[in-house]
Amino acid sequence: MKEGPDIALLASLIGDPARANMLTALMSGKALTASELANEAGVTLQTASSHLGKLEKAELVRQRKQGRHRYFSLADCEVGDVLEAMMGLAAKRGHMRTRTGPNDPALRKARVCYNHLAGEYGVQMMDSLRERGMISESDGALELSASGAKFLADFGIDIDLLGTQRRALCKPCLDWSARRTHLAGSLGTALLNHFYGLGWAKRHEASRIIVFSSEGEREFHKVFKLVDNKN
Amino acid sequence: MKEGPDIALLASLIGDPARANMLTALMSGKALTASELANEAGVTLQTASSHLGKLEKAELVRQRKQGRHRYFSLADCEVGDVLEAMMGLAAKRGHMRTRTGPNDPALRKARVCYNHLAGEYGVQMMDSLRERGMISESDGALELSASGAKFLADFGIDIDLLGTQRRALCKPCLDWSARRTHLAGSLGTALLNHFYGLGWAKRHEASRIIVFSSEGEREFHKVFKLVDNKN
DNA sequence: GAAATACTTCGATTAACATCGAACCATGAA
DNA sequence: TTCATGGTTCGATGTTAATCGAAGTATTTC
Repeated sequence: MKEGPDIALLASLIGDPARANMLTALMSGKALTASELANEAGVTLQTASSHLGKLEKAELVRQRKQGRHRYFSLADCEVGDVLEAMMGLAAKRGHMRTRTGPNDPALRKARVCYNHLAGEYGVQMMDSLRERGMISESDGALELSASGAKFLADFGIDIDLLGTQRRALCKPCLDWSARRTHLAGSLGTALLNHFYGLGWAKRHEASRIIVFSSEGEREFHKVFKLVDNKN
Repeated sequence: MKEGPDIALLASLIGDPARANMLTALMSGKALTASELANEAGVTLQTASSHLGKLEKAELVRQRKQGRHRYFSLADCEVGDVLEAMMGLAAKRGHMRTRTGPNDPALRKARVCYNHLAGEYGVQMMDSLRERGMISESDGALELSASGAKFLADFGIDIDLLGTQRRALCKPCLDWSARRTHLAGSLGTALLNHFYGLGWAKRHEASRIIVFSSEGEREFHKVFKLVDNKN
């Protein structure tokens, strides 16, 4: 075994194309079977199995058996955060294969970041909540104010239920397209799911893109409007 | 050439032990020569040169000729941020070689994050400035208040000079040891350099550790005290 | 000028590892 | 039970890329 710092082991794990494809596929937040991931990465099932074994041993992904299927997902949010950060850097360093497919603008607009909303819409939502004093940042951690809790409850989020979970309610997550933070944590997840439930948005099947209906867009901008500025 | 997503190219670049060692060495913020980096990574000069060529082509490091030396440094802060994030994840996933050397606690206490102060001391400084209304966060960006500018000018920082630079004055940077933000940007750099100048702290030669003198510690806590709480 | 230092380029070697075929386990269906 | 599907393990193969010796370029010193 080659000797190197911890970071090299982690990076080399992500550095294999097949594994990188699997991980980016899992960034959609969906749990996928080994076969699906093999297909996604363009390798055979045997190869995929080997890769998944390594990823699991390193605790980057988690496995959940269900019947004769094995569903894989990212181990936790932090893995997603790091992947998101790396994607941001990779995107800026254009040379490394400029992937400016047609999906790129859509990705910038709204996408799923593991399990919450990211992209312009994600940033706008965060800004709106912050401008109106619903979320504040006190010594590096986000906090939901009383008025924020009321607002979100009226909107249809069961705040009390979220409070009982082990996960942090509000967490900042850095956006790679806009260099700004958006809302993660259990509240971020709940909000995105609520958008689905309201029919405002749908998750695009084969990518991380989130597609807003035209009505969904209107409503979203109404609820999460920006008070003081541009846009 | 193997086909893969951008992130794989980036990760595989960091994934090689020799390159990872070089990059972590550069996280000290110092500009190092090719020979020094070769030594740091434990490879010959030829090998190092090859690696540095790749890192430079990918814009992860930058080169600056000076006489017959070539000084290498990280290309920009974002590279440092991503490396810092990856180190955080790697550290949590203990299995990947638990490096809990004697330097680990010291690293948590105070270290250089590319060019500014990180660790507990970095977080405390940020908290102190924020609590006292000297730095505020408005829609994701940090802003220095008038009182903050005055305070820092009294402390000995030439704020006006910093304002003329192209770099952002204040930037948040996420800390891997404490999961909190500390102060980056040109002000962050200036503050750290001022600490050196005052004799409060010294950069440990062979690592990213920052060593505070006992007097430096006292003074630091006096200037950047926390108003409302623990510690 | 010559000699030394700092680094790069070239070429050959070698070691690591991704890949897939084949055989093997587990679960569910008939 | 038998068959089919989903997944893992094993072994052999092939490709990639890290490595270093040797030779080449640039810059400073004497």
